[in-house]
Amino acid sequence: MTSPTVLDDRADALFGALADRTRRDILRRVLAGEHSVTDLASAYDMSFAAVQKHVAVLERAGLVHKRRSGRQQLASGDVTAVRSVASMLDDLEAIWRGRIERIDALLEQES
Amino acid sequence: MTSPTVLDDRADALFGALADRTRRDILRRVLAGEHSVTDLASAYDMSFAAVQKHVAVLERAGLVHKRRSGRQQLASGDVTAVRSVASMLDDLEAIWRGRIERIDALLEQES
DNA sequence: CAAACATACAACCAACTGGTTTCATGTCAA
DNA sequence: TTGACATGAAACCAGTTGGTTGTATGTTTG
Repeated sequence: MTSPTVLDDRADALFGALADRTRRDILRRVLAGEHSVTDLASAYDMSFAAVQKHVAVLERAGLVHKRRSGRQQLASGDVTAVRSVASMLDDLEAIWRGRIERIDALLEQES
Repeated sequence: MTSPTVLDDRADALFGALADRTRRDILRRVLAGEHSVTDLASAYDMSFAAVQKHVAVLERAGLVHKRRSGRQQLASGDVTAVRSVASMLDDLEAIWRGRIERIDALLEQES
């Protein structure tokens, strides 16, 4: 079994990567279609290196993958990683639902 | 209309709050039921002040709300905030779906 | 009222983050 | 093969974060 800290590392990386508006914007673009790093960089008012680092953060989190095409690196978004984040939120929602059920059971008992 | 940077601020706060394992754990506990800050703090190997700051971060992001009960502050998780994060991920998924549809249309055209 | 308890807040510190500039490497095209 | 282009990576800096300790404030209880 994968130890909980490894899962936590993954969750840290995923939420951390999403906790920056530039990275969320990059992710939107590469989910819509492949883009080279220079292509992406041209869209933002910051250095190429800064954008390249953002892409690297997204890649380390598994939200983006790159494939080489000539001298370009084409990045595209990984929707399964997005879904894995959604499933973590579903788990939270399930915990909450359990609480509500327990409350309902109590109210039932009282009446 | 709410300007995009305000929405981005909110998204930054939400993802940022979730990007820490201690805070995710606190959130799980308070989604399952109300807990005082000291109660929460007793569960972790760090100072009370550290845990109190984590709760404050969650509260600023709107993931947790507190109500006073005597000398205690009872924190509980806000499932609607969790859902608002899930809906951001749904938006990402929708962007991706659009890309796939465009690809399918192209393939259709070719055949 | 006094003592104990629950919380909040401030000051401080080390580590991390998001940006910069500069340099190195790899690939294409003339 | 040389020059231009695309990327990666290092060194650096300011601001933020996650932790600490200490102090102040409000609330309950004896």
